[in-house]
Amino acid sequence: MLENNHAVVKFRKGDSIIKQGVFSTNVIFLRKGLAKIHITGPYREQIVRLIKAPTYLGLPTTLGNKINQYSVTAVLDSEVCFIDIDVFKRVLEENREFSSYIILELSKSELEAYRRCANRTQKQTRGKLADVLLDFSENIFNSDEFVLPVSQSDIGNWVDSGRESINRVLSEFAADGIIEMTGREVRIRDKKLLKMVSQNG
Amino acid sequence: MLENNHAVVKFRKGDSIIKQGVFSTNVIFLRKGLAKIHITGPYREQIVRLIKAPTYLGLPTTLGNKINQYSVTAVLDSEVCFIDIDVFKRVLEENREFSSYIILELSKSELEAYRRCANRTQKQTRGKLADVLLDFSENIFNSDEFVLPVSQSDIGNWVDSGRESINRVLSEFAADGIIEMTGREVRIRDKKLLKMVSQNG
DNA sequence: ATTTTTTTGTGATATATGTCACATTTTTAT
DNA sequence: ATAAAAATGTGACATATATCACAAAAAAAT
Repeated sequence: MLENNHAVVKFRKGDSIIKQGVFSTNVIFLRKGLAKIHITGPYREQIVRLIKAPTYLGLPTTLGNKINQYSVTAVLDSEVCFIDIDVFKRVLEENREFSSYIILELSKSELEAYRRCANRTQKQTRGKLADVLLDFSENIFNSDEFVLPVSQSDIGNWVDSGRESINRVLSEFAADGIIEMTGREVRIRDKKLLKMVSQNG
Repeated sequence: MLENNHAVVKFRKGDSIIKQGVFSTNVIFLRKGLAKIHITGPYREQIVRLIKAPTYLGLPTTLGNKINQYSVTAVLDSEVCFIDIDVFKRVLEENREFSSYIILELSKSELEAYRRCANRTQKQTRGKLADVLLDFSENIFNSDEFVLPVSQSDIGNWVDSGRESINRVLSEFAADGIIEMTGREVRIRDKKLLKMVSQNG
């Protein structure tokens, strides 16, 4: 049913997929690619998480309130399906397994949000940046070598540090032999040490 | 059905309702009272939110993973229903409205978590404390007069500031005539100003 | 190709807030 | 009632990191 009721759209990196404040009648399924979820804070736009395909986007928004509550922007070239909300809701009602799955996903997101919150508020820049690198390596790219998909400013914004601090710590990591960097290419050289930095300062 | 399959238990303030890391086979419904959700962070225990009745507790935990992923502690005397997970799941499957309701709740939580995150990382102590006071006044107690249900240390921990900073800013607010304080009793005197402080520094 | 915009690299400086220390008060337990 | 523990009030001080200010490099747009 969902197969028959969606349109596939491609987004280039940097393109806006969901815009906060805009009325929406679609659930969005991120089929391929990587995106950032960001929200308008009291002073600046803030990245709250990076999310990789496959996943649904904008569920909280769409199910609760037709106005998008946050923005989503492609960070890498991505492929997205637009699914009409009503169709989606019907499937949700008719398919128990599907609704269980969605409940599970939402539950996980909530837990993740709590954990992220505790991490981001307790650690300082070195630890937070280590987390980000480990996240890229272990969850997003599944490799010790990868190209940073976001700018240093974005990383700073995401983990609540200044762009400059991120830059400095990145150089520090390179100097300490934890990573190797060529432009935005990162190669993790000493994962053990990186994990230590993530845990301790 | 849920009516027939639950046990009501009373908790005194300070009592632990859910303990992180413990195996659990119950969904918990907070019937009356107020509780704090806290999670073990990298360095210390961190309060992630205050949650007031009526609400379900531990959904993300229970539905995803039988091990409690966070702790919940009563902040005021509370009344709680324990509902067997399997019963809960059956109701979830059989009652579409109920499952829609749960999905909606989870969605809201997620959004709230995002917003809180942006707020807490961008504002400084004055603004964050103003938020807390407004939250007590407008969401939790629905009154301009209330008794702080948590210690200053807890507030500090919750909004990611030191206990001492909270104390100082509280005195500052009192000196500025924004609030009046007698022990833990707070009376909001100038809500407009308080909102200004919440928005600006 | 050339220009414009966005990123990145790095130093100097300011500051909000954490941290320590200790006195006092309040609450809880015995 | 009394002792013990937790919470509060305040001063002094240290420090991680934000912020500003430029220069250089890279990427994007024309």
